[in-house]
Amino acid sequence: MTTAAKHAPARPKRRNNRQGAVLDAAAARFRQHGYAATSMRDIAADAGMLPGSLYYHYPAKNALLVAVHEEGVRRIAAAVDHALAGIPELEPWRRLEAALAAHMETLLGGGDYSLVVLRDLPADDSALRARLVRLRDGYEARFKTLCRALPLTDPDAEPWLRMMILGAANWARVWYRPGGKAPAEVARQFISQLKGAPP
Amino acid sequence: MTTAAKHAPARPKRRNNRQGAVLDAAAARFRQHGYAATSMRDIAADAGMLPGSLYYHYPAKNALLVAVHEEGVRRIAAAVDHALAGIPELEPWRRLEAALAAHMETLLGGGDYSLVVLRDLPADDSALRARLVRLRDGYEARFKTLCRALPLTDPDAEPWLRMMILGAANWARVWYRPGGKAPAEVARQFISQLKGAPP
DNA sequence: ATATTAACCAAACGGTCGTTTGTTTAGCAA
DNA sequence: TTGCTAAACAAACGACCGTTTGGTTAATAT
Repeated sequence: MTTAAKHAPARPKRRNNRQGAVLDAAAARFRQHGYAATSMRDIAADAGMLPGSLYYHYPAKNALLVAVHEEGVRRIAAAVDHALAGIPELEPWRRLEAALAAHMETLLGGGDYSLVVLRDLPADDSALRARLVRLRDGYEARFKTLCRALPLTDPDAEPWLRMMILGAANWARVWYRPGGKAPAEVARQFISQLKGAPP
Repeated sequence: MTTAAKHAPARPKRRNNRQGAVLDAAAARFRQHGYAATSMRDIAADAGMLPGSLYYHYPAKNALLVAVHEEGVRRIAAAVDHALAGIPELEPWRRLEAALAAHMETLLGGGDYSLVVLRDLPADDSALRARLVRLRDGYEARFKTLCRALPLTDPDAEPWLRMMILGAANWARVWYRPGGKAPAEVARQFISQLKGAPP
């Protein structure tokens, strides 16, 4: 069930709140069919209400996309932060591997929200587009920090290494099938390819 | 040929043929806005004709998508094959690098067709989807061959290494900007990260 | 008990969608 | 010139789109 547990106003809501169901439905549809191919009627049907009722919770379709993106970034960021906080490990490669494992587990683990972040952004609304890109960049800054800490023989290699890691990880959604290796194992293999091969 | 061919199928077209313009317009729109967000009216306007006229050349919208995919795969495959044929080099890493450079140059070099192949496939038509996946898989088989030829210390690493390379390369379309390093240079850096660093 | 209002329904708005149908124009062969 | 046909136009079809509007229901605060 569901969605962002806001902690700021901390209002437990007076009554039945199906806003979460709406966002869940939107996330599922956006992930599976993409934003443009998803209609408000699809989302409404999945959420068990009529199309017009969606506008009580969200003012427009693209507001739903923003909300899903925000929640998706929030979730994957939380997973990575939690993984990094959970290890006493200080060895840079191990930290990067732990972060990548959390990243890929979140993406490939079946959740809809974070996968929407990887989909193509709407090209017609540049303001919206910029907003979503900023969201994702804020998250990916973590990997910049992690990669900078690596003991590389060539420091100039860091950006390329980082692009490779994130690119390979994000592209995994194209070929990964739930039956295969665990996402964490994939992450381990990816990191292993880049470390050279010290015993 | 002595006898008259009644109606030769391979006719070089008798007259002004704007079918190419239609396909170009479709490729450009599909790349920039995606399949679902592109209307037949958009394509028609770009091609300089009315919406209904498109149906003289292609029977349906998804036929246009298939045609663009086929041409996109054909082009990138031709680029890679040409690059491989053009080098007398037999060293496996160098061959892989040359192939990847051609791959990325085609993708990032501004052509619309091949980039469409990397976009998300329509989820509602599974037959169409399978057809497009088969097309792409046929192309990517080249990299399987190239990676198998690598002198790896651990032969089991080959699939992961291949997934990393193609994933990183394909994801480059998300962050690559025409002003930056040449695609071939990016390819070189990617390969360099994976070779370890034997002098 | 009453007033309030969160949450939804019911029905439509104008616009756009992919596609079809019938008609017209222009280059070639006879 | 006449006939053929490739290649387009012109106009519409029903379906669906995102969104709006006004009314209904039921839980809560007073």
